[in-house]
Amino acid sequence: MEDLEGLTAEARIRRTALALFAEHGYDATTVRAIADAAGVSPALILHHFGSKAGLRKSIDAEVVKTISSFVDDQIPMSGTVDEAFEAPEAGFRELFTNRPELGSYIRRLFFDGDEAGLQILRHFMQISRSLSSTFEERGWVREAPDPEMRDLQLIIIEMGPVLFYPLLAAYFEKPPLTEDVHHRWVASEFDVLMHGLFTAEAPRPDRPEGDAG
Amino acid sequence: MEDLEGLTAEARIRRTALALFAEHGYDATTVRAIADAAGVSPALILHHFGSKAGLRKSIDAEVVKTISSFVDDQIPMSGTVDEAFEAPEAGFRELFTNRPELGSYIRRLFFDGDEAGLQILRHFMQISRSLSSTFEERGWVREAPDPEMRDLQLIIIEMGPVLFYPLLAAYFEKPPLTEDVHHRWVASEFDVLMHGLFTAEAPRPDRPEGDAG
DNA sequence: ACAGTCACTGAACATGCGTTTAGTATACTG
DNA sequence: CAGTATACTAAACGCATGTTCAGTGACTGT
Repeated sequence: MEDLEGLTAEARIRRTALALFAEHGYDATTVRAIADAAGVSPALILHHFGSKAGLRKSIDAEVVKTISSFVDDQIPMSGTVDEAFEAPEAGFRELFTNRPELGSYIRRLFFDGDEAGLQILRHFMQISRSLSSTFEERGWVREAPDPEMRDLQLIIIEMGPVLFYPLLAAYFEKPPLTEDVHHRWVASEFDVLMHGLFTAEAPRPDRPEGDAG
Repeated sequence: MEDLEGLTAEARIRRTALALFAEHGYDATTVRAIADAAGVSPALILHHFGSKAGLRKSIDAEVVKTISSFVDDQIPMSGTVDEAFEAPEAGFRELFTNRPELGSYIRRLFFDGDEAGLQILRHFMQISRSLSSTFEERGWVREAPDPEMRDLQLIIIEMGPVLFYPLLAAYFEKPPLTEDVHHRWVASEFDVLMHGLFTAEAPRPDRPEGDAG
């Protein structure tokens, strides 16, 4: 699988399980498969983690911690334009390119909405809120009628290539984090964020504050 | 489960399996569970569909057909503003409110990117392309530098409450297709689509056509 | 009336699952 | 040096799974 030498058995189990859960999902990954790939016996996994569910819980926590501290390090919350826009974007792509298991794992956490996924989303929302208000103060972004919703939708679009990785890979016939596809993604996103979608001529009756159908 | 009287056994199996696959996923749904809920023996399911995989294939096809023809009926492709913007939106919400299994099923298809999900996405893209170019001709929307990407991202955002149903339900502590949450979603979306995110003061160096980091 | 198809079932089969148990070797602790 | 905790394994247990098999009853065309 990769460089598993020189690690303790527990670390090897952890690393292997993360990769297999990410690739095939929790249900489809058997304790025996993890044990084989990690070069240990199935019983050792239960010795260290109590149960398969315990292993998952432990790895969920590890992923939440990893991704949260990465985001904290990555988003500078101050400074120049490059730091504000480009660095985090490039950092994200780099992280998920170097460690694709992390992307797949988070995709699954977001998908079924359980506790760990919710924690990550809340952390992202926190960061996003800070960024948004910083930029609003600088006059770089418009103030939102519903800042929470706007941030939420920005996060979802920004993470699109991660959250819809298999679908987009099938659609484009290449991984969506490939440089050219990802560049198209970001460019298109920013085109709309810069100029909007609709023209002034677009008749859009009382939508922004009226009631929905 | 619901009104299963008066249906043939095969139809009952189909309906029950769709609901259970949608709720728990394919792997976590056993043939015996479907049989129990449909009031038949496990063997009958295999008699009609050959295997569990055959049942899935059959239901995948049914869902693709259902959702595609619904979209075809729903999107008018002509006419007034209401028809163009509001009717499809309300129709979508109505469909997924009345038949939540459909939403969950599509969510899973999109998530793991297999054939059926890809077919639905392609159909959506086709419709979206038609709509976009119609509106561009009328001068209601700006021409896109990358129309395919823009349509793709619009679809993802538009379907957000369906595609991230469990996560958003946990985040908001109520289902995202609840009228008020869904209204906030749409209103926020259209706010950005109308006016963009960034102001003219935002320094955004050569992003739209330059190269990405 | 008879042969044949069709919808349908109960019981079993083989397999793979998470987990338990009993045990071994190694290393620390008094 | 005895004693105990720790890392680890082989083997088995009990159970749930998808699937098969042999058979039953009802309808259908001749």
